[in-house]
Amino acid sequence: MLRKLVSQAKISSAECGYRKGNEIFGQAEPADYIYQVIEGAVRSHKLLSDGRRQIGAFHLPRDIFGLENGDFHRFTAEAIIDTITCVVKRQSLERVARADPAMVRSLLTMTTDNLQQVEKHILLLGRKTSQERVAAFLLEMHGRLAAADVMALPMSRRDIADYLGLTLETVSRMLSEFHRKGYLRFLNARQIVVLSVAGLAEQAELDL
Amino acid sequence: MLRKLVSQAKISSAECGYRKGNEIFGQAEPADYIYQVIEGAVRSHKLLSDGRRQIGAFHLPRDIFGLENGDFHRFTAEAIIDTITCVVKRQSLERVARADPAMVRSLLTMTTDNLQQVEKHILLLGRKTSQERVAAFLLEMHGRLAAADVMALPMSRRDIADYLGLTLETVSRMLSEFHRKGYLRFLNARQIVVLSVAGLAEQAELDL
DNA sequence: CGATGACTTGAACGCCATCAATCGCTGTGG
DNA sequence: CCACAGCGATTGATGGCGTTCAAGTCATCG
Repeated sequence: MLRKLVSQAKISSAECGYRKGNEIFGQAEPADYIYQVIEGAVRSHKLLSDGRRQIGAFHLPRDIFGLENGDFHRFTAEAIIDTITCVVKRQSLERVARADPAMVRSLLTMTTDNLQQVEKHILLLGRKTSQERVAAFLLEMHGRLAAADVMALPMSRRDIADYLGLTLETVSRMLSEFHRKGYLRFLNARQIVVLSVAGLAEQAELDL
Repeated sequence: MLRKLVSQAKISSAECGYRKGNEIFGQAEPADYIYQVIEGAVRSHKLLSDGRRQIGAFHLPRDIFGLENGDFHRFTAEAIIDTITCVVKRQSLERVARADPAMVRSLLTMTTDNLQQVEKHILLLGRKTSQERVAAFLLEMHGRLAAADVMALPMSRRDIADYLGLTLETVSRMLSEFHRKGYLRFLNARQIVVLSVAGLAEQAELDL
């Protein structure tokens, strides 16, 4: 969408690559750029002073991130694997937005979509069991990156745990349980085939 | 802010009152109106099919709620106590927004502020202990409704628990603990004086 | 091969939930 | 005015889910 916006308006954009594990921007840094994942995967997280980490979102190809209202980023963003992003200067986007109402509307739409995701996640973190969380995660990823019906997860168990508010051991146990139940097949730890969406959906406890 | 928007643009608004406990709108209902609390208090929540509840936000006087991007509400909103709201037809707001870029920008600002709150809450729900959650809640409410230095909480212990992802018993225990430590004084269960913001802040485990 | 890092699995612990009893306030009726 | 029902809140006892601690497995790479 940013890509579309960028091409239709005259905003200068650049591609920028990041190596696995590298920081793209840090929490509370000035938000001078807006990003779109071209290839790879990114995690956005917050930290507590004692090291506890909460991942707010995973950004996969086509996702936009780093869009802030204030002048500072509210998350730290890191490349999970080698990643290429499209980068746009925030100022130039705002300059165009000042003249083009449709552009602002697009930004509003993206922000609201974002909000909707986050609100769904609040229900998960506040009220769902570990089983339900992991099942919901698998269904989410199944929908977002099931290329040729095999899910190639870019993130580690720890990343998943920090996204779901669990420990990596709990995530691992739940994955094993779903495997035992015949819902999943493992090519390896990160290459997973979902055999039964229905089975997972059953464990996920529907909302909305 | 909505009030300001409404007055400066020519949007018809109306006042609408709700009795304690009554629903203002339901999850998945058409989002035809946008609301601002004039007086009272509102809770927005999601439900799981087995009755588990997660409150996404409390809306106090001057807060806007029910602002959606899609056509349907993502939460159920209920009056916690007798409440008066200002109601605006969504269509008329959108009609104005189509012509007025500043209006869209205001909507974007409100949505992003909302997003920021929710992202902070995700860290709380995913990674904070019960002590930290309750301390954070008290500090939030202290900032939002400390009239004459006594906090008059409109919501029950259960509401607080469902906001913080805990049980009402745990919330009660933590409040008692803060009382024991001398951080709080109780006029009654819902009328609380914060004696030590510093003490609470210490327990709350700072983020951002 | 041996080392390293990611993941899995097992055992024990602890925080918060659950279950249960009691307190305290408010309103209602005898 | 007091008895008492009813609701919300507090407090205590117990239990369970997920964490923590600790091996053990597996894959990749020097």
